[in-house]
Amino acid sequence: MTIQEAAQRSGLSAHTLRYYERIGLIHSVGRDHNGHRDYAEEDLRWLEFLTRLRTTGMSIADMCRYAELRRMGKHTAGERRELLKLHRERVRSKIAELTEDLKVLDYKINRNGDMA
Amino acid sequence: MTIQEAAQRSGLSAHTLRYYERIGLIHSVGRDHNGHRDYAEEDLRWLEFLTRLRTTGMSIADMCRYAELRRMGKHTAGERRELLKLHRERVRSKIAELTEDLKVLDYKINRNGDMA
DNA sequence: ATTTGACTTGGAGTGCACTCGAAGGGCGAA
DNA sequence: TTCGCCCTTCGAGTGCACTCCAAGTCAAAT
Repeated sequence: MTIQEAAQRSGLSAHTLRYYERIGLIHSVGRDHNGHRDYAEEDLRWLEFLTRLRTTGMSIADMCRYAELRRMGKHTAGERRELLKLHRERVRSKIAELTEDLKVLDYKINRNGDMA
Repeated sequence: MTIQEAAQRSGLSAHTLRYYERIGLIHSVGRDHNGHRDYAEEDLRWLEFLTRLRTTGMSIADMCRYAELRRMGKHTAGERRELLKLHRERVRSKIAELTEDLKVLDYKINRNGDMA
């Protein structure tokens, strides 16, 4: 699949796809006969996972670390799981924080007097 | 209260406090006899609210818009409430998204085989 | 044969939200 | 009175995550 199709399906721009590859987030995307990127379904799944990490606030640097471990093979699975667990805690905290903020927002909205 | 105390209590740096004032997010902080900023309790409450908007992902530009409306007086209360309602929807969506992402993370973590 | 259009690379540019530096003023303690 | 420290303003610098540009290649369409 071409970079445009991959962009379409992943929701990332072609620019971003090339950028991710350049910094090592995506490894070894195949090339066709004239050197154009040729994305496989597996690349799409990886991209989808990366996107999930991004939307949950993981930094590009941490994602690179994760990608590097993944490239190193399955003996790093434990370490990767630990990273994910750590990240999960951050996501849980963020949800808790947002939920709290939502309450304050509700209060502000429902109060009719002068709003701060 | 001095800028350092305000920084301490708001959790923002003195640099950021000056920056927020410069771009109009904070209006008219009092000055003492030698021109130093002198924060009032009300400023602290406003800062706390601003921080809540930031942590929930509101852009500085949108916060400036809100601050501007606030300065214009209480006839803008309706408009401000509308902005807040809109923002509340964004926060709700973000919570929903994160909750979904959390499920995927849980799945990835609990699955023992090779992790993508 | 030429044009069109999508692709390649490397490097430069952008926008956001800070963050810091330089130059200078005021004031209390040694 | 000199030191040290915290403050002021203005403008420049930083880090992150893209985002875009220039120059060139290649293949299909006209």
